[in-house]
Amino acid sequence: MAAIFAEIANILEIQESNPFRIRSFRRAAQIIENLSFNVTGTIQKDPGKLRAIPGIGDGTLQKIEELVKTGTCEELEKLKQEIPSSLLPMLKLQNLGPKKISVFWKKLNISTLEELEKAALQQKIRTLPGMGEKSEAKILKAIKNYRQIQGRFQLDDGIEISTNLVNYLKSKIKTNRIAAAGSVRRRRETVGDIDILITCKNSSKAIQTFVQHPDVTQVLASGNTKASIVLRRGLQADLRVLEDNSFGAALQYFTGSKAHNVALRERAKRMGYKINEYGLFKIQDGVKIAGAEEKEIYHLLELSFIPPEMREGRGEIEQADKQELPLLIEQKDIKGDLHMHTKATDGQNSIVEMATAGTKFGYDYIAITDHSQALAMARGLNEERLLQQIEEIDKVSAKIPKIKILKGIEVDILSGGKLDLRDQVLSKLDIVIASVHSQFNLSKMEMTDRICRAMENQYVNILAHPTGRLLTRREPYLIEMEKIIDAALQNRVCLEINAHPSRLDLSDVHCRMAKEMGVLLSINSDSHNLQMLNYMQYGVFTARRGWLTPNDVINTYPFKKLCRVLGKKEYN
DNA sequence: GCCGTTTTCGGCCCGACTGTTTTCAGTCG
Repeated sequence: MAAIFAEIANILEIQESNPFRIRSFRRAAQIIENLSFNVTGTIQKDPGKLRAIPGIGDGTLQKIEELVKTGTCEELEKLKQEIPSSLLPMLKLQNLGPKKISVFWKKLNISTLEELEKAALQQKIRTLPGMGEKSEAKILKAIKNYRQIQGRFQLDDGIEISTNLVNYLKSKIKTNRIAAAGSVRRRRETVGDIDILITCKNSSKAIQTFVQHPDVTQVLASGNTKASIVLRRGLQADLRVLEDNSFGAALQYFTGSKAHNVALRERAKRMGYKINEYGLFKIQDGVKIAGAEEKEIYHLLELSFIPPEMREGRGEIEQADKQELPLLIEQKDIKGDLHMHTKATDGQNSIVEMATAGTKFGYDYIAITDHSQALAMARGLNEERLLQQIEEIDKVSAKIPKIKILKGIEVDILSGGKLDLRDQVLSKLDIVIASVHSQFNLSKMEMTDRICRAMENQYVNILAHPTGRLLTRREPYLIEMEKIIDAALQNRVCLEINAHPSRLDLSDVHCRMAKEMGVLLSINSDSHNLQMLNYMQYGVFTARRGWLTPNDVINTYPFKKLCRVLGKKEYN
């Protein structure tokens, strides 16, 4: 549904329709994408709930209703008749927007990427007003870049690359303050580019140093205060050079998201202020009243400080206005890790090694949860080997009393929702994690039923990585998340946030959905070796983006309380 | 298309960089 509204916006843009109407469609698309409830169900039960969201008006509501009822949208179908659909992908080319595309189409009858390339090669572009030789070269470059498109990167890569850039600049430039902003700071599951902010008296030296980084393959722009580069790995990075007294304002501005910033600037305007990357100004006399520190901006706008992870334009400003933001979970709240593998299956370390490492993280407990027999390629445990492992855990526990070691399993959900081990065996364990590792291409209904049935088993405590997605590599399998969450609630099953940076499943939006429906979560590293225990932080980031507090996450609980939840004696 | 402590009509977030101009339009974030 979000994609349909975005497509309407794109077509209207090429048609040079009213820009504010276009923005409204864009905004509607973004709102729908970020909703923490199911649109189809809500529009039938309680359309007022949607209409009450700022940015959703009568027109959008009507189109949503139409889409739910008929599956199509008359306006979009009409618009599609008016321009060739092959124009739309051209919007993705760098430095090419709706205006130019429209001109190419109308004046040179260009309607595909290939025709555009040909026209540039034949030097026809320069015949148009406002176009020259450089325009042609830029178009050809943009087409080349588009064809080797890199897409988005995992958060862990984004953090690594931005940290390296920050350290590189720190080592070469005299600076008071330097930080990575953007989606890296918001800890989004994937990042599209890197934004670095730096304060420096010698602005041109900072820019020069940046564009001369050894990994630069392309300089997209390089001005007095701003530069954009492409790094060897295909990731774009931007640098902004600032004065000390603007650093906080710039940090706010470039941390975004766009939706959050637009809402914040609208609020500022209503209050008689103007915000930009240099500070907060009074409109009346233009006097700057904040800029050095980010927290001043929120304070002067009469909002409680909004953590970067929440800045997605998902209602956080309204909550901050009422001083009712949730107190988000932090890494230090985590008291244990409930999902990890050992050498017995596809892990690389022993139980002793994992437990010892757990004590170094300051954990009170861990759970050993190796794979079950169906996962043959991981040498999954059958009943006999699982019983042996239980005995071994008892022995290790006696040796390392500092940490509680729960006996567990990550049991496969077979087709039809049956579990891979008998109840009789599962009953001997402290913790049972269920997950799907096979037959990914079932229909939405079949997959949902399969998972819901598995959760009905009385011994299942946690459903692991429910959508099976691998970020930037594998799409999630089709499931109806609302039904899964509801089944979890009915059966007192917790949902896992798999902290592996290529999974992060549940997603932030689904975390919030689960919380709102009253389901508990667990953040697990799914470690297959000692280093992977560090992944816990990414799970915490996602939980924070899903507005979770320690209370929503069972592995922040003291051991006794955790046991009551796992025994299904207590839930919420 | 959306919205209202100035408005049901008339506004709607803000600035940097580039290439083409000779004061600015288009694009981007």
